[in-house]
Amino acid sequence: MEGGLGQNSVPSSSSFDKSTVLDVKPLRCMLPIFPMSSQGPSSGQYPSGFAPFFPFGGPQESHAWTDPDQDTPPSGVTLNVPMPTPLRSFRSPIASTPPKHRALRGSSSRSSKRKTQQSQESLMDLSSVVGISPAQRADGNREVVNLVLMEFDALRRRISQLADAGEFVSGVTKRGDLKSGNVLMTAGIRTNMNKRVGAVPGVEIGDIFFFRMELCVVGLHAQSMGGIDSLTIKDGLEEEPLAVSIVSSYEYDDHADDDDVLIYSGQSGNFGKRDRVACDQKLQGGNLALERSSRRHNEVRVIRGMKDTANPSAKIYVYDGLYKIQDSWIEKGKHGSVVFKYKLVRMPRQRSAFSVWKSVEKWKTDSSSRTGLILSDLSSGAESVPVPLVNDVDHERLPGGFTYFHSLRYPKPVSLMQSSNGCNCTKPCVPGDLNCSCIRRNEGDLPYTGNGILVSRKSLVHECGPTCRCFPNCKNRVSQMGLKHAFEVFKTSDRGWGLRSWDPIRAGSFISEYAGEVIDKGNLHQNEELAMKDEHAFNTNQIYPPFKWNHTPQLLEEVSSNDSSEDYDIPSPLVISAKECGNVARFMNHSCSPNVFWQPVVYEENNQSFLHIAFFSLKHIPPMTELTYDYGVSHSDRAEGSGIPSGRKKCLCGSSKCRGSFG
DNA sequence: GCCTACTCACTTCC
DNA sequence: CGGAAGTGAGTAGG
Repeated sequence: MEGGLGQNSVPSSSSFDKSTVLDVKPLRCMLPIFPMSSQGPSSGQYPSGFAPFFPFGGPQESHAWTDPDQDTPPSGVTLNVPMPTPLRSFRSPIASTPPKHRALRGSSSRSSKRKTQQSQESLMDLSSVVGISPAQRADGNREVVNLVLMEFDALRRRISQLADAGEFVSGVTKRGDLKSGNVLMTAGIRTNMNKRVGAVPGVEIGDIFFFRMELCVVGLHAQSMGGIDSLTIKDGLEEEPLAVSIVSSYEYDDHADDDDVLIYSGQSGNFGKRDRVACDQKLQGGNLALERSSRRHNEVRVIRGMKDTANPSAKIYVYDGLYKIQDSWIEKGKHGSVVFKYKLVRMPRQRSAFSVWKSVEKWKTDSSSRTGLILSDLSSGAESVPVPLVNDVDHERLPGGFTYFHSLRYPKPVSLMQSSNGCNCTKPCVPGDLNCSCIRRNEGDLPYTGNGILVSRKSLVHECGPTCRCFPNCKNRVSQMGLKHAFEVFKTSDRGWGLRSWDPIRAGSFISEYAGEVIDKGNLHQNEELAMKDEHAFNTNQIYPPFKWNHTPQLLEEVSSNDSSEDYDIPSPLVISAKECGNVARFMNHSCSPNVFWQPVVYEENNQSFLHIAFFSLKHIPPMTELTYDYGVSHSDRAEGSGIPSGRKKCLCGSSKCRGSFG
């Protein structure tokens, strides 16, 4: 803010509408001197048309908050001296490997200013490594948004993995979400830094997020904790704040009966805060911005915080599009203090997002309320969760006959190529325990985070299997624990049957394995030919376009970066036919911009190791979004000229990156 | 440019 | 499972 105007005036009061302010009492917080007068705003709703807000509340009051005894520390001393972090107790009995990983880069230490600066500069270089230009940092698009989110979660997963393994040095084991966000922000791996009113390029209505930092790095909502984000506009000489986005939380009693309406409470007032005395909210900061936005009728982005049913202590954020503030008033909160209320109404002709969640809620309590329901469980109980079959586009009743089976069937006993009998752990396997043969095969890592999220793509993931002695609750059995989401098989408008989920899916989640009969004619060529003819075949020997999913190692100062290849490395080619028998995976369609990828997984059964194909989510997937993976390109058909080579299908994925055909 | 206050986080521990 | 407490990060404003 410029300091040149009116030296004696309080800066933010320059925008006051004085005609309004003169005849009202200020709204105050913790007011020992000016108790709320009886003429002050009363509780209850104001009649519409009456301007309920009183622009007041400037910095002149703020001294009431400051504690004169609170002194700033002498220069040169910082309050944020990193404390040594004790080893987590559950790790201590394990002989852990010496830490091969160093502290995170980024601005975690404030003790050395210059060092931080250098670190920032070198991190800035990295944004080009990741592929973000300065222009893209300012204004994004779908591709950049996806790239930034991918990098965020990859880094967060890796930090989580290191924390699980107890491999961090000083004090950075907690809050991988904040740390990852901080590193990315420092490195310039972010987008839409230009604050704006209205839509954010590259962020689509319905997109879901699992951390507030994700909203920050894509520029949807720049406050890491604050619920109201605003920008300051210049209107002549006046500056005024406008709200650009809000985050609503179910904890805040924000609900309305209509899915397109949101009743939002203003910020501060210690509403619902522990250990604090509730007090009146003031018309400043975010509240003032909302009030200004209500007068100017500008669009406000709404992000709804939802309870994550899979993990009740966590939250999921749903971008629900643009709203306008239709009404605002003052209420008395539970403790008798003043609370600002805003009624936001969703703008018409936007694709549905939050309302989809509400529909799913209904279907979950009563699946017959799902329109177009044909079968309540296509798996006939083979899965622990029912798999509904739905068609609300035409009259086709059933996908072609097949038997539901959840895993692989081998046509004949497999020759004993290599005999092995799994690990001998007498408890759940732990990362870093090189006595565990499974962990050792994974280069000392547990490939999954504690909640079963795949950390990195690997050439091959070694899971513990039925032959392993470790506890069945070992974290290294993710692909064997069955479906974790409420999937539905549905009829698409133009690509036959497809698969989607009623539940939100976070990046790296296990979707399903590719079940079916293993084709083994003893001859690679014959297997390939069968695979070509079989619409429901999965063939590891296709050419799969490479893509990056793992974190950028340079963003972490890892001495020996566990920079494993993202290329597949399969012991021997595998062809699986799901024509006669299979599971939900046989319904996944192809896309050139998929949201699911496959990962070879191997584990031991009956003293032999078997290869399986496991699918994981590539990114966060909102409910009711079709699940797709890249079918790859057949060797025999590659490098053909124009047109669609025989044996391939015209691609209808609609992606901007579409190759035109697949198979 | 540094510092501090403010905030509808998130995890872990009990 | 529910609540409490601790440890946090970006941004605005001084």
